[in-house]
Amino acid sequence: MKLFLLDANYEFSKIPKIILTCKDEEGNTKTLSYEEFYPYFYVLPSEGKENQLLEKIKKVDFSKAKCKLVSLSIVEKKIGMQARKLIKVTIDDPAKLQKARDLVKNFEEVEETYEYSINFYRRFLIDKSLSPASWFEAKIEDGKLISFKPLQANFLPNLKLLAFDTEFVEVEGKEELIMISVYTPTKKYVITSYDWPEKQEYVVSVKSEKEIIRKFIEIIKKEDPDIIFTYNGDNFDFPKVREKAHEYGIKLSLGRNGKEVKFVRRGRVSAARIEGRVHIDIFVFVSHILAPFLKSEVLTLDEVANELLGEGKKDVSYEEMFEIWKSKKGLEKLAEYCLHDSYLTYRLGQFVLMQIMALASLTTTLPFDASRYTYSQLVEAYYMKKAYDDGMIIPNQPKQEEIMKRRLQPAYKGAIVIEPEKGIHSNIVVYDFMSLYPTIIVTHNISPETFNCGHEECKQKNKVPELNYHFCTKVQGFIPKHLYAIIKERKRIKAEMKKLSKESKEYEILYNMQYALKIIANATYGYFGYFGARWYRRECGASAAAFGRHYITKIVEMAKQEGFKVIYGDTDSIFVTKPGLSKEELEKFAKKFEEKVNRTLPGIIELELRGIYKSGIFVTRQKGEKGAKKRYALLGYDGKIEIRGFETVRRDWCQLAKEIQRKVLEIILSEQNVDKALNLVRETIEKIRKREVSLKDLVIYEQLTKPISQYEQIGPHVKAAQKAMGRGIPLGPGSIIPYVITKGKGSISDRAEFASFVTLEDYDPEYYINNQVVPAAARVLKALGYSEQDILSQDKQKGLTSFLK
DNA sequence: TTTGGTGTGGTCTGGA
DNA sequence: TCCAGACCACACC
Repeated sequence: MKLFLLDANYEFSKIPKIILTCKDEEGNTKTLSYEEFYPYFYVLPSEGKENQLLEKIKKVDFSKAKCKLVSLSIVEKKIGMQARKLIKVTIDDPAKLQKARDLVKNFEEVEETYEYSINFYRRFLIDKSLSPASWFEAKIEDGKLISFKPLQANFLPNLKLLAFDTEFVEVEGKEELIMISVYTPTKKYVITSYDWPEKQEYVVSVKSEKEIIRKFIEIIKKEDPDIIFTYNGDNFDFPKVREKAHEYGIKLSLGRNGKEVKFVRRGRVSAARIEGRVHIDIFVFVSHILAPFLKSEVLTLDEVANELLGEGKKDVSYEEMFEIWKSKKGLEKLAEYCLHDSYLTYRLGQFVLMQIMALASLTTTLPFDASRYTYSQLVEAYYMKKAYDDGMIIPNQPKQEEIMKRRLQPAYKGAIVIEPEKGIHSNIVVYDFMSLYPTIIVTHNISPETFNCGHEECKQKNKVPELNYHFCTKVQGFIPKHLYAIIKERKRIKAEMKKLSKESKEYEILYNMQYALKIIANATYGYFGYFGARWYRRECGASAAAFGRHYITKIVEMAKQEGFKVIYGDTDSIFVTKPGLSKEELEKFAKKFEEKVNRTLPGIIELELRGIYKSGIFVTRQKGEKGAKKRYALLGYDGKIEIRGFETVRRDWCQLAKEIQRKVLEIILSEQNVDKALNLVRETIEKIRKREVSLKDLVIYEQLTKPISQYEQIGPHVKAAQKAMGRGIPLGPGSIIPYVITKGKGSISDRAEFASFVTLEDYDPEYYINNQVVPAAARVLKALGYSEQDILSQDKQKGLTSFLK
């Protein structure tokens, strides 16, 4: 029977039992169990002490750890490059693995213990090569999985998806659950504790809060979804609803087996797990994985849905909601709004589901886990599985003390950024290395165990530039081996994609597969230097960076030799010009240079011609006359402008200043009309003075990165947050604080107010002119020789205008 | 618990 | 009151 693995778990009564939730090809749910698998850990004996230690462990009273010893064996495994004999200790109860390990770890013959903190179901998936979110051919007897083998298949089974959302309102100092909306493609519900005649057909009116929860449980059971999407369900909807349920003595039994929602602690945060179904909290996935690619200022459902789906929330504020509920007038609007949230959550769920499935399948983790992992966890999960397959011991996670030590290490030297030639340039050729760090790691065999291998030969053949390090050339390293596999697989998939229509389902699946591969490949370099990493080795990160500097420097030299003028470069890219050539000539010339360079680059390192731009602007730094790095704008031949680093792309500048700066850049690059730009800025200044601007364009967003008490310096956003908290708004580390600078006395911080408490009358025009709009515009105009004064002074402007005309 | 280093710029703070 | 340096956030790659 062909099955698709969705979720896994285990039970323990006398023996451990793995429970697998699967879907078959018809979309039926199959719950299987597997019984011949036991938890274990490894003990590394000091050299030659294997048998001595084995005898000692035999005599250990494992009942002290409330478990039984199942078996002991001596196995050979690789630790780094070395083959070592280890004792495999197998016990019966997965929950007691750490306790059992504690009973033996302090024996004098023990050098180290390994693999004692791996989730039991993860252990099972890894050891049996059973990948979640993938198909396998299964032999089943009596609901028990007897044997199976993985299948290659690029499609998803028919999954029942559902999203829900809750609404709470504070009544007399107590939070009241007033609505739960549920969205599926075929059925919509809004459950609420009030009845009114004009209600929509999807509104289910019940008598009380308690009944809302009852009805909700009933609906989930009836709809029987495979996947439940929420937006912030881990930290809001599920904990809140469960708390309410418990108040009324109801169990929040949403699991397929009737089990209650469980909260799995993972460090500081917890995740809501529903057995037999996959709860995906989209907010967690977005904030961990998608956020770096989003422009959204805040990761609210509204903003994220807007950016990813082009569809925003219905505009109902909390105050409005409160009013409607209190007065019971306009409840249809409230119901519609609530349902719309579920709808958006559902749509976002559709959007991210394939990505999550691809990541889960690639890293052999459950969709539940993969959707909550950070970059480092995904990378680590991928290599953990590969380590098992290679007969390697999985390195331990660093202990608290080790983490502290690692964090205190000073930063190593990173990439080169070339100081730009300020001003406007035309016909700019941009080259960049394709996945520079991953290809360096593979080409130079950079891995923790190949580091400084000791072979004289490798010291010569594979020395790291500038550093007294080298990497082995005789044995392929663990990380390079699997990183290379990722790069090759991604290339293969991309080639495959070209044969397909972009609208096809298969294309979408392949797209998500290559995206998952890209995530793992790109995060591997940073992972080497991450303090929490199992495969931690700063020298590997430092070496990859050193090779990177070496190659970019080499390309710069070659470009100069070729007659190019190098105007900018950052890490893996160079921007060059060659005056006096037509566009066509330049294209040809640029292409030839790319080919020439690639003939000299070793291994899989490759330079790519990213494109030729019509023009581009580089500005000066605020202090001094130097060209500013990481801030530029390019105008393509298609008329599109790419803006990097400028205030326009930063969230800690108000929308108005950003918009004006963008327009100034556009005018300067596309029309070369300084005059028009100056006028635009001046008109805007007038509007600010006359309060003819929208308040939301004046809001500045900044994140609280730590508890308020830990701030040494109280900046505007901290002050605004303090004041807002005084008014009962819950804020903490991670919160993004929207604030407006108001007029009055004191420092800027003193005058920063939480945005929702500010009206149009309150804002300080002078601040927005002098500290927002003018500096943002001047940043661009200064590169052309205009100062803030030129912008502000009317007289000079007039003269200038007539002169230019 | 947060993949890494490089870089810009605003605001605060405390000493001259 | 002025200013340098520290702190802080956010961008680039």
